[in-house]
Amino acid sequence: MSTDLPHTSGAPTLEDVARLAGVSRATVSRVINGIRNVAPDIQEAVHRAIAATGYVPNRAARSLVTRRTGAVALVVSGAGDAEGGEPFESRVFADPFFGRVAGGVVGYLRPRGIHPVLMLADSAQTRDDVVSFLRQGSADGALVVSTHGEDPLPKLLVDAGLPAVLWARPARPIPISYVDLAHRAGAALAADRLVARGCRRVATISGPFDVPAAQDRLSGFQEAMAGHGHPYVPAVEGDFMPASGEAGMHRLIKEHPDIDGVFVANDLMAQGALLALRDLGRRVPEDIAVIGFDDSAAVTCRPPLTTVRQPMEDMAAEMARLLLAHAADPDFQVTSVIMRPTLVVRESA
Amino acid sequence: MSTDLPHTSGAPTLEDVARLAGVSRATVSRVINGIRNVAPDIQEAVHRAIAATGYVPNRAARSLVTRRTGAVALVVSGAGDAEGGEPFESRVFADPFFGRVAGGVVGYLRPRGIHPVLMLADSAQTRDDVVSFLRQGSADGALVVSTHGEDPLPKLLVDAGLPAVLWARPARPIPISYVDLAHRAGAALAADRLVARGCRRVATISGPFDVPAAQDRLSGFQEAMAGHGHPYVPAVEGDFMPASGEAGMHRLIKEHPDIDGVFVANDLMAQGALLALRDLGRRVPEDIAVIGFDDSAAVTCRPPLTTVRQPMEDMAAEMARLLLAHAADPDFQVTSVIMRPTLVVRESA
DNA sequence: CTGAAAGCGCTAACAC
DNA sequence: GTGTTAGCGCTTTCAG
Repeated sequence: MSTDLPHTSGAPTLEDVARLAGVSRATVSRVINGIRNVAPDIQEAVHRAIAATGYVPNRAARSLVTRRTGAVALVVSGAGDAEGGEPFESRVFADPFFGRVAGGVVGYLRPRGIHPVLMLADSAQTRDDVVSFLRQGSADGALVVSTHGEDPLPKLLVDAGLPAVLWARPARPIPISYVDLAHRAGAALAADRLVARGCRRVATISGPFDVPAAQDRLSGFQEAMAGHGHPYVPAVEGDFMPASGEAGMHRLIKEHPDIDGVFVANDLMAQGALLALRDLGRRVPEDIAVIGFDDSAAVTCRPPLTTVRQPMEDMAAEMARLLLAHAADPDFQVTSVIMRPTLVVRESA
Repeated sequence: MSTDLPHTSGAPTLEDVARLAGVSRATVSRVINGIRNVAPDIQEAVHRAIAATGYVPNRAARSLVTRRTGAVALVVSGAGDAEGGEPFESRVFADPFFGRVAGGVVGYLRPRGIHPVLMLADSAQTRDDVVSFLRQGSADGALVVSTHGEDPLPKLLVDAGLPAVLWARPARPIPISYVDLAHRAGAALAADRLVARGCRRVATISGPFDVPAAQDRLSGFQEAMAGHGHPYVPAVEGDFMPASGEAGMHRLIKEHPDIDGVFVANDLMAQGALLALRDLGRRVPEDIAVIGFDDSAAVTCRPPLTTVRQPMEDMAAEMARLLLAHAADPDFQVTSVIMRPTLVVRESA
């Protein structure tokens, strides 16, 4: 309870401000939207009136005429047909990967006054919800992060003519902008390091084969190792979760007891692999060197993990930048931005 | 210009649907909003017209008249004056705690057609942004999760008369609804377990003293131990991050080499503590039993962590429920919901 | 049970 | 430079 001035019913409107400043609504609108051609003294008066009334423009009204909301959908899209376990929501948001992407998006959007709306798309129903949401004009576009290779959402978005930008190249090509990492180059960084350290019997724990990024990391690694004169690299498949890294490491050591270096396709699995190595009594990096990928869980590993860093925040920010460009200009060219990974050397290799 | 087909410029509007169904806009609106008193055959015709045009109601227009958006702000509020390190965005969203809360919120909101808008408030400026956002009518209320005890945001919200619900009791009492956990009871669960296991020399690693929940967990633990005949419990303060758990454990062992049980105020620190114990050559739980709190990182610990589970998803859902109630009815009573923790026994104690 | 009409609060031509 | 005038697309009395 504080208002004493505008004694109309609800919140102050443009009308109230205009009346108090002794000008028209249009002029107030001009001042608020920073349009020039307004006499300094009038601007002054308007600003005073705004402050006096505590006026805040109504977003719906503005949106109705400008046809843009200051929002974008941040959608995490996945299978959702999860075999038991926790609900999709918890699994996905608890992943440090999502957290960093969200952080990068917010970091870019916030200074620009745009807000991300969190959405989950894990079924035909919820994918349609995303499309409807955008068609309703509830957001100006969508940033989509798919956890699965064959996600149908990107195509739905393209077909509906809605602005959208993807995290990572889609499994099958569609005309949509995306931001990705040079996975093969990153894997090569790991191979180079392992070889430079003197590792002779190197293996790898890959991500799930149906994820393009996992394939790229695997083939990029094998190729780089071949280039170093190691045509055969034992590999086991994981699912990017810690437990699979642990299991994978056990299997690798069992089948190839003499390996002295391993490239693990992400840090979460590397964390599990390190645990396994510890249980097996192998010292890292003395007995076996380990390199992860992502730089997402590296510091909480023991020993601290040498890893290939994926600049997730920068990539997410780039997605946001592209989306805003698409939203502002429907004719903006579809593009892909591929960012470079770097090797972060800690103690494990 | 205007043909008779829905070949107007942009997206189909109510008008288009009405014309095609041969009724008035009002009737279509009634059908869409599920208002009875519409003849079945007319409903039928309207639905057909909707399908034929691919009509989707415009959110801004609806919002303008109903004065409600289908959105709520999900704000993470903190100090932000962080000493170096990563930006607030990344730190906060990468925390599994945030992920689970977001998951719980989305799980509750999604079936109800409400969408959470992600916001960060870590400075006077950004706190005002949150208030403005709500005053603009961009969201119907705010769900706020403070990372700091003395967060000014809740009071700003209350003073502005905006619907809001907090995660956890605010440091100083203000008339606002919140959802919290019975931290003392949870700590007692840990104390009981440790004592029942036969631990005689028990210590604790607490959270930062300026966080009410940390204080409650500490005093609740001390009190419960006192009840078991252990009036003195060595304690060191951590900051809820893994590194502080590790450091705290080292300090504890150094100052009290004979302890055989420790209660760590959250799982992240417990993870660090476990690492320290491993380095020190102490077996868990044989030499020393460890109990964490939250059940957030418990499974990736080695050994799997016995911990006090905080039902974060349920708590977050409850926050959302309360917020919607407040938003729907301005006279809805301010309430607090305190949920019960449970002990999850794994291997560490 | 259905239609006509009046706005919700704002921006954007178009006048002056 | 500034005011006037139309709507943006929808819900909601109020008649009938």
